[in-house]
Amino acid sequence: MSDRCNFSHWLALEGLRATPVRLAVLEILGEALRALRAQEILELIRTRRRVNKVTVYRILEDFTRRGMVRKLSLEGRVNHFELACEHHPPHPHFQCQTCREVQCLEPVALNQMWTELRGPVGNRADHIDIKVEGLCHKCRDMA
Amino acid sequence: MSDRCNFSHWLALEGLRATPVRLAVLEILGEALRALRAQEILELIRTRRRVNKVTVYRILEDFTRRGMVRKLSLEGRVNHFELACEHHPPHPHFQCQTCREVQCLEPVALNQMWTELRGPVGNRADHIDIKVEGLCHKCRDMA
DNA sequence: CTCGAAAATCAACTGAGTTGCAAGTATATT
DNA sequence: AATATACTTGCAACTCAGTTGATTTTCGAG
Repeated sequence: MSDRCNFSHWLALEGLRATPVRLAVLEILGEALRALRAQEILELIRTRRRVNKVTVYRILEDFTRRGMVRKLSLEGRVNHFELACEHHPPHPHFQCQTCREVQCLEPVALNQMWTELRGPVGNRADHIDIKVEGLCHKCRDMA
Repeated sequence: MSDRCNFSHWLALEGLRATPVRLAVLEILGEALRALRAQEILELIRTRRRVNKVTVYRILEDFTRRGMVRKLSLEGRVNHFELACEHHPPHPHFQCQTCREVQCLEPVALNQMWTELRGPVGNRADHIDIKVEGLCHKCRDMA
């Protein structure tokens, strides 16, 4: 997953150049154990190289449009991102209401809910997003 | 639901004064068939009376903390709100990726998913939020 | 080499939501 | 009623993640 060659190949398949910033974004997301905020990604790339935030935002937006990463709309107008590859299938998330950190939960069987959730006839359902809110064990210990 | 007396009583129970702006927020949310953006609520109140946006934001934040309304974190950093009373139990939502409008879906049996979704031991799960993204019938017809 | 497209940069902007403080209004106390 | 107190609203300035447009740099094909 953190294999640079895979990412280069992936980018080639998308018709994108394997630039250092694109590779860094994919590597960082591939090594992350949780969904990352755009700013976290930016800061992590900046430990390696000088980069403008606009570049990272534009790359994340492009990857999202292509379905290479998933953008999570969580509490507090800060987007989180995670890699969307066969190793990271769609799954529910947990967000702590105190520290705002995001954890990945195990994928649950969504198929049986799918038809039930389809909603008003005529709507086309593309994606299902499940979020659990609460208090993580770290913040629970503090309180 | 759009009964002013109910809302006054509800506010009294919360130890809040039944001011015109608070009542207007509750009435508007009570009559809405879908979750509303803060700005929509603001504009609807302004058809009745002069009000500062800060007042509405503060009331919505206060109501959310008290559990009187639910704040939905959807796509784009704009919050949506809906009334949280016995007539509007928690339920999944559908959001159109094109027009961004939000529809309410039927509540599904969440209890069997609850334990499965609880996630890492030690986390306290307070709330589950299910969102379906796709294309609503209106936008589908246009395309 | 060099030309055109893709990629990155810069600075300035956007806009939903927030903050601090002043002014107004209701409720309680004397 | 008069005063004190707490609650509510308004105003203006601010925050900050994210965006836009124009310009410069880099890369790869011919």
